Amino acid sequence: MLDAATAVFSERGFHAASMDEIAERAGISKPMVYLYLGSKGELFSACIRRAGAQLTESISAAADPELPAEQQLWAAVQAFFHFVGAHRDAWAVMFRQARGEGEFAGEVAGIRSLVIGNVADLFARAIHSAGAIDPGPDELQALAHALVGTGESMAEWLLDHPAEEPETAATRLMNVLWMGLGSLIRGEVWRTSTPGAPVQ
Amino acid sequence: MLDAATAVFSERGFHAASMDEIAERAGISKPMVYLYLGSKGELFSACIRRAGAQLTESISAAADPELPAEQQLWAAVQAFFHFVGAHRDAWAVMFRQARGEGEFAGEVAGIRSLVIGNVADLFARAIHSAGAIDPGPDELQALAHALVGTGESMAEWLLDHPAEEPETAATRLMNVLWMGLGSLIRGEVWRTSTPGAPVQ
Amino acid sequence: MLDAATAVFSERGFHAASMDEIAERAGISKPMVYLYLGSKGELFSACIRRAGAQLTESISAAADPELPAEQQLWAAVQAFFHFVGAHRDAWAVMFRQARGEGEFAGEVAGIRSLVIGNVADLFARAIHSAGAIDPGPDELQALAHALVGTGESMAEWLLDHPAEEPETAATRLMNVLWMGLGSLIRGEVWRTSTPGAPVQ
Amino acid sequence: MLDAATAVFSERGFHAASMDEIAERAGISKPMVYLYLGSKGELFSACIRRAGAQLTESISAAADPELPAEQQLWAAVQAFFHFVGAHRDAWAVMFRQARGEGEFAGEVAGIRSLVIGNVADLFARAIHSAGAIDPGPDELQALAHALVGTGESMAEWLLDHPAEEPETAATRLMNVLWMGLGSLIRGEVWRTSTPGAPVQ
DNA sequence: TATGAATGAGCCTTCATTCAT
DNA sequence: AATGAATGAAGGCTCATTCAT
Repeated sequence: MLDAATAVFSERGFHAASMDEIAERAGISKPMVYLYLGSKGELFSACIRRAGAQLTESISAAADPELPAEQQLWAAVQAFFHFVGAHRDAWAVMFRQARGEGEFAGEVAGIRSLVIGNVADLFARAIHSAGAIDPGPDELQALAHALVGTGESMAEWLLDHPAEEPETAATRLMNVLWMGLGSLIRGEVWRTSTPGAPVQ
Repeated sequence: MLDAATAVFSERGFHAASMDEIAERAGISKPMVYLYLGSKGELFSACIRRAGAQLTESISAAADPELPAEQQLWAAVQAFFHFVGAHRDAWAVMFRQARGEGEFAGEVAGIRSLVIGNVADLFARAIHSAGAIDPGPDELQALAHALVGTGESMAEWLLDHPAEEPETAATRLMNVLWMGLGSLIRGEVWRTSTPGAPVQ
Repeated sequence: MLDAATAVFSERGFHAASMDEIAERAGISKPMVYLYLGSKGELFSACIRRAGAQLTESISAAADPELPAEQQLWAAVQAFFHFVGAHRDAWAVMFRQARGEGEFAGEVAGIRSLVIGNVADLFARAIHSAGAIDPGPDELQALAHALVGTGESMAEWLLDHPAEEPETAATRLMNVLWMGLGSLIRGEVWRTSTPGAPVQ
Repeated sequence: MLDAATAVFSERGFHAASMDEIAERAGISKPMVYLYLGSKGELFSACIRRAGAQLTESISAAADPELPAEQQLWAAVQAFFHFVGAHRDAWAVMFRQARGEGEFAGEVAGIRSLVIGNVADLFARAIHSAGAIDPGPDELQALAHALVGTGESMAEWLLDHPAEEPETAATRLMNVLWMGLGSLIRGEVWRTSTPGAPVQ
């Protein structure tokens, strides 16, 4: 049932989606939808929460805590784009539809905070193992926010280019963010095997 | 009147916004709204187009074509965040509300393409003046897309932190994107005066 | 101004006609319409009354009281169809639009009664000069009613066949009503010169 | 439900009738009306079509094809006036309200054509069995049109005189049309038993 | 358990009508 | 004398939500 709801919400948005269509696409009757989920808002909320759980679990499952931080980041980024590619509807509900609905923006914000927090942790560990100066938690949060934001933006691009591989988007994200546009312009490219090392 | 409409649309979204509230907030009667703008859809579209025009003009006005590409980029990024800070409603309508409404997503996509195209040009010129290898137009588009996407994401962060200065967001964006996270982790920071130069 | 109103009312009907369109087609501004006529209802009523006056005057003017009753009838019928052909809008307002509007049906009924009364008088005189038995006023009214009704029906037919001459309709009406279908079936036809005389 | 709609439409006309009133008079809620009939236009159309079907069936059922044409005509005329007397609302919707509404006039015209066609057939057979000269199809159509038009006009008269018997109207119609006004003036009257025979 | 049937409430839109100029 | 600008009121239509079965 959540699948049907997610599909309809992603296509039409929260307000434009009708409970009739959701029930019909779920193959059950409308009173059943209300029996199980209570109301349209709760249904939408359930879709968001399920999508969020799936997303965070996908990412968590991908990153082996034993690996170096940068490797974990790379794995997480890959997992993220794979999730988006595999659950386009869920992604669209979360980041295209729920954002504009004030009542539900908070739920998405929560999920986002979780992911950002994890990313910030990875950054902290990367900085630590690089022996670099700790930029402070606010700065870390901002960096993580930037990475996640760029990821979201590239996820949208992925949705609009169904022919592209999630891998492509993942590589691009690492290139852009890890290397920086300045480095890229200078011809330096990020590589899986030797991340961070200038090439050519 | 567009101000009132933009305010209501940004708070409620397209569907949840009622023409009654828009008219009331504009201080006029509903038939006037229809007389001047035609319909709810046209009103929404007008809000989007005005916001887009304001945004693109702000950015264009900021970048002096005589300056080096990187300086232009910096100016454009600053202008962008100033715009977002100064026109929170307009920004929210464009990027929070219009994106989920299939019927209007195209208008926003058009504006976005414009901005991305301009950014891609700046990149091309930066690469050219750096004497670096031309990455090809597709790659350029993707880079520009990433920068714009990150900018949007940080704009959202700015909206949620009204106390922050647009300048802060602009600096952060340049840091993250131009320097790259890898460089940042190594303690290198982007500076206005000597952009791209490693700083210990 | 009444011309414009009549045109719009005939095309759209009373409710569907908008004062905006009437004013525009009249080439004046809406407040002027209200200044001169007071309200939509009064405007409609004025159209009806003017049309009724034109119709009754056309018919009255056609029938020379000196002529024999049947000749007067023939002249009146001709005048009627000429009026319908020449003032299609006015006719349509009276008999297509005003009839359904309970509030104005009475006005049309009044005009109709006038015409029917005149026709009944002609019948009475025709019967008198034929030396036939007087059928009583109720019967006379009913006969006149039938003639007028048939005329209206043929007027509608005339409106739907703009290529036909009013003369054709007039001849047909006399044939049908004066001779009777039974006589027509037997091959008897009404002729202008020798009305009422069996032919062939 | 169609009964309620027919009643309201007949009183107020298409535009002035409100779905609220129809629903209220039908004893159901407005959404039900929309569920079953779709829209105001479809509802109106359904009323027209049902009325038309009832009318044509009433007439068809009355005329025994074995009888002589004139007897069939007499039966059909009787059936017609009985229908009008028994379904005043339905009649009013068809011939008072629908005619002025351009969008629906076609539906009524179709029903009318059907009836006129049937009447024309009866005429043709009457002429054939009378051994008279065939007047050609155009002329037949015009004659049938006249009879139907007169019938409609007398139906209106019947509506305005609820005390009258449908039988009275039927007899009058046959008198007027079959005998002709000329014959009536000469004192000849149409009789059920010996139709067409002059009576002094 | 499951649903067909039903509705209260609300929204977009339009129109007859009137001021202020 | 004439009008551009403005509005109160109402109508068609839809939808989230709930009974009665």
